[in-house]
Amino acid sequence: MNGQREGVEEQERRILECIRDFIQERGYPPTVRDIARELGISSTSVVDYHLKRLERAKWIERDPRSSRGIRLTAAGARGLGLGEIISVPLLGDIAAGEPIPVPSSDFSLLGVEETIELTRSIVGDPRDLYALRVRGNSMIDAMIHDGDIVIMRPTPSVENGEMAAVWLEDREETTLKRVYWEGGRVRLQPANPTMAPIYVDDPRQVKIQGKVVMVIRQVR
Amino acid sequence: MNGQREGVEEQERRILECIRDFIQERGYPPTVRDIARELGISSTSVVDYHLKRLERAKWIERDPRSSRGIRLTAAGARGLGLGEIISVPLLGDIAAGEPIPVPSSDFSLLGVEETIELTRSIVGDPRDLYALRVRGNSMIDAMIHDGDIVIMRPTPSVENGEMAAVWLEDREETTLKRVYWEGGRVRLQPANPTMAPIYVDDPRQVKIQGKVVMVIRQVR
DNA sequence: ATTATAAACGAACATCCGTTCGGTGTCAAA
DNA sequence: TTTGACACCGAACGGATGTTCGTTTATAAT
Repeated sequence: MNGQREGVEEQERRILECIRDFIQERGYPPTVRDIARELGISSTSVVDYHLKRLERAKWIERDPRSSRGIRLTAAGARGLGLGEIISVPLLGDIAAGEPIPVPSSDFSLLGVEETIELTRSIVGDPRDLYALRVRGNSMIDAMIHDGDIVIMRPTPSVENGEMAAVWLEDREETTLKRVYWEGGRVRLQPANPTMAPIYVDDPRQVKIQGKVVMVIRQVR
Repeated sequence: MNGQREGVEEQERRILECIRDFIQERGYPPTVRDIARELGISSTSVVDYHLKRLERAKWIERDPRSSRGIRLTAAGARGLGLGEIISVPLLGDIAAGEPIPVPSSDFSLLGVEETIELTRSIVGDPRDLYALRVRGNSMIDAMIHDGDIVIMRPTPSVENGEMAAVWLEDREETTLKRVYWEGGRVRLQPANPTMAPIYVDDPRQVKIQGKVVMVIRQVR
């Protein structure tokens, strides 16, 4: 039974957060003395006591007699909101007057010079993703700016309402629009609700080149 | 001039890989002695010599007199294909008719229910970031869609041309625009190059609430 | 052959650091 | 009131660790 001190769980949560923050700032875990300093604990054996409890509760693992030998377990990392990185290859540019580069079926990360690093929590299913950088102002109707990065997934076709990179044969133009198959014709709906859609009477003119999964704008 | 030993660059590449592998396996960097053991180098001063060279070449940083005080630089991490996750708290919504939630000065991740996980390589300096979700179509002139996520950094003021969340006192409105201080007046420039700017004659009407660092759109 | 430079090396030192130990204070239960 | 458990504490110890120093080896340039 304890009630002597401020909540022990509170203290131990602070220790976990201290470990996380220290790792984020310094790139390596704290020592027992680092933790004591950060949390205003005057004795290293108090920190050791709590670290032992955190280890028993499986929030951390410790490597004995090893400096900075503290490691967050998978549960500990999740509890602190830490996650998984997905590297998405940046294959090139997307511009109005050209079909986009589409990865070949045996595509892999080998030889890719640049990648965009996202996390699984914002990107979801990581399979087959690739990135294109927008070149020019031609995607404004999709509310996509010159320099934005578009994350794509290859697909031969999209369902009604999904946003795709579309190559229009007759216009020789790539556009990013929500695609609606309406009877025999195709409606290409801009993301900007104040703009009018494009209607294509011959669906064969419409080539779906990939589905848009995400847009990223690094603001300078 | 050297050619005495096996390629020094080869040795230093192995040291970098040793550091990466050690971190992936143990969750913390190796000591000088750990590296020596892994690579069959008999003297800690040889490792120290090479670590100094890697530091000068800016592949790593070292914290002096600190155990395991080795950190891969951004270049070093990229060179090894590693990334670092930054958790950005999602504090709430941004809409035209309200000032945005701004984190208090003693803000921390405590009590934050939702975070957006980004990587350092796309977000840069991770300090003090927070995220807001756009509600409504009022940010279209910034080419920002309902549902987009805006990554912000608190700042009392921005330099010419930087994009900020601006609260306009007289209009009682939040807007995202590039801010230009022109003599006694302020020009608020939309991101959409086809749209006209707003001019505010009284700079006191303009409250900078944060700088826009990034925009993320998860396309449904 | 000599010299200069770079890389490697062993040993030693001082500091860092994990861990232990004996102790204190607090509080609930007996 | 006494006891036991828990949390905190200071001090100390021994091992871990970074760093320095003087030396050796290898090789290219002269």
